[in-house]
Amino acid sequence: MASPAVTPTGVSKSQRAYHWIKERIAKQEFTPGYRLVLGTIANGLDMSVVPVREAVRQLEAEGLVTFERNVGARVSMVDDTQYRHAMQAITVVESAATALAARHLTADDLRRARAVNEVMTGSLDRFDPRAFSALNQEFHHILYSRCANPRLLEIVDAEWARLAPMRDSIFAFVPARAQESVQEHEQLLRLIEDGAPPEDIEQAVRRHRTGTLAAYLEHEHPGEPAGPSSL
Amino acid sequence: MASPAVTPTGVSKSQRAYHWIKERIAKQEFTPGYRLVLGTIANGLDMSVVPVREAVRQLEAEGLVTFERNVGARVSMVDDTQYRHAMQAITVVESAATALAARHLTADDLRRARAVNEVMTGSLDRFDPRAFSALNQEFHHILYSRCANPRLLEIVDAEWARLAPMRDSIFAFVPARAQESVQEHEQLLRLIEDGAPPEDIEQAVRRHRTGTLAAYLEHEHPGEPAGPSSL
DNA sequence: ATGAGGAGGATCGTATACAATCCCGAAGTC
DNA sequence: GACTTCGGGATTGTATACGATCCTCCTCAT
Repeated sequence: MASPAVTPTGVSKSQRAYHWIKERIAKQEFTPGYRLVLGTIANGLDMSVVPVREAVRQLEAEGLVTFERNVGARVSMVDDTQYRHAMQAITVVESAATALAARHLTADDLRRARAVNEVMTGSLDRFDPRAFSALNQEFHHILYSRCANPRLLEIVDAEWARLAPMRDSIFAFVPARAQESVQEHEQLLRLIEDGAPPEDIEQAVRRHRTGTLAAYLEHEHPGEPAGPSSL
Repeated sequence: MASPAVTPTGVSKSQRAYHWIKERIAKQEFTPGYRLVLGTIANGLDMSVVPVREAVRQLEAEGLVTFERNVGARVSMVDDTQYRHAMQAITVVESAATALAARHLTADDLRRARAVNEVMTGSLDRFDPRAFSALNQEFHHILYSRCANPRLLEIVDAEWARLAPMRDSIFAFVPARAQESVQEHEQLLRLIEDGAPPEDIEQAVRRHRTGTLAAYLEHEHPGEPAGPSSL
């Protein structure tokens, strides 16, 4: 078995195509509405269109791209309404995951989370919304990723992937929210360190996320009542 | 355009294959572990293997089938652990959806839900686990389906689809839980009718589902402590 | 009897080929 | 000038073909 073989070893071409496209979307090189032409992608990846089609179908099932018969695939657009709904879903699931993860967090996890939050605090002066959003994401990820229920993690991660196009711009819309955010993060860390009951932790995360969402909505639709979406 | 065309009109073949397979899985004609042979399915549906492959890939992305390179696809197995995790995820999301749906429920919705629950109550004598589980599903579906957040609904429905193989057998394992279940349903209806706050409704649904899950777990692993999964 | 090895068949993975469909612009008509 | 009609090109949808891989079972040596 000395022959490493030219390429067929390892992953299938459809998998390569799948990850390649997904990464481009995540990195926002393919922005919403971007047209995914099978032939072009196939050429770029040096394969036929068949594996690319499969990859696109998988991405469609995940909601990252939308497909229209006889027309083709494009990177999914996320409008205001979808964004709101997805954020609400994330809030529900991530809060639960964080609550379940709390007692599995190590001292080092908490240290890292606090370090991230301190970087965020320090960056409030020269405020860079993209960087801040990324750190925010990292902070929360540390806190929920120890959740023993992989299914919840998958749901949260999948949902964030769908929102990748907008993810970085939340705090660009409502920079004022950043200040509150880091404070709430610190409170959350204290809560976890004190071994607060899961219900309290879940509540805290929910309020935190809901607060950010409310700030965003207030910016998008000024004057409208918050509505009964509060849970 | 008077020509109805032989078949090419309407949906694509991959869509046909997708729905065909999905329906079989839902109806449990394809049980977990069932081998999905592309060529065979393609023959049965009178098409080539290419659309079938795409369909399978989509189903894989939804978690309904598992795929192994160069080996093929089979209907996903759900072991105990996965079942527990999925049920917990459902509990979290469905409870939130039910709470959000509560104030949108019409008098007719409540009437229908109560009717279903009364059929369930009446069926407690000649207990048929499958029928009972189906009614249980219907009852809860009525209560959460008015949720204004379609994303939450999609998550719940997708999760239930994944559990289709086991769904019908829950109450077969723990028939004793059926009695409690219908009582809790009635309490839940009262809560909604009284316009209870969303938090209370969410809590009630959570406890209800958690109770059923706990009963199941107690049956599967007698004597083990419930664990900190309570939320 | 038992385990290593290999031949054969079944099935998957991908390329290529071609028909079906759609999109867009140009020509024609009122 | 605005609306309809009709190509032509681009792109998708599916079929067919064939090499690659895996699984089964059979053979054979120990």
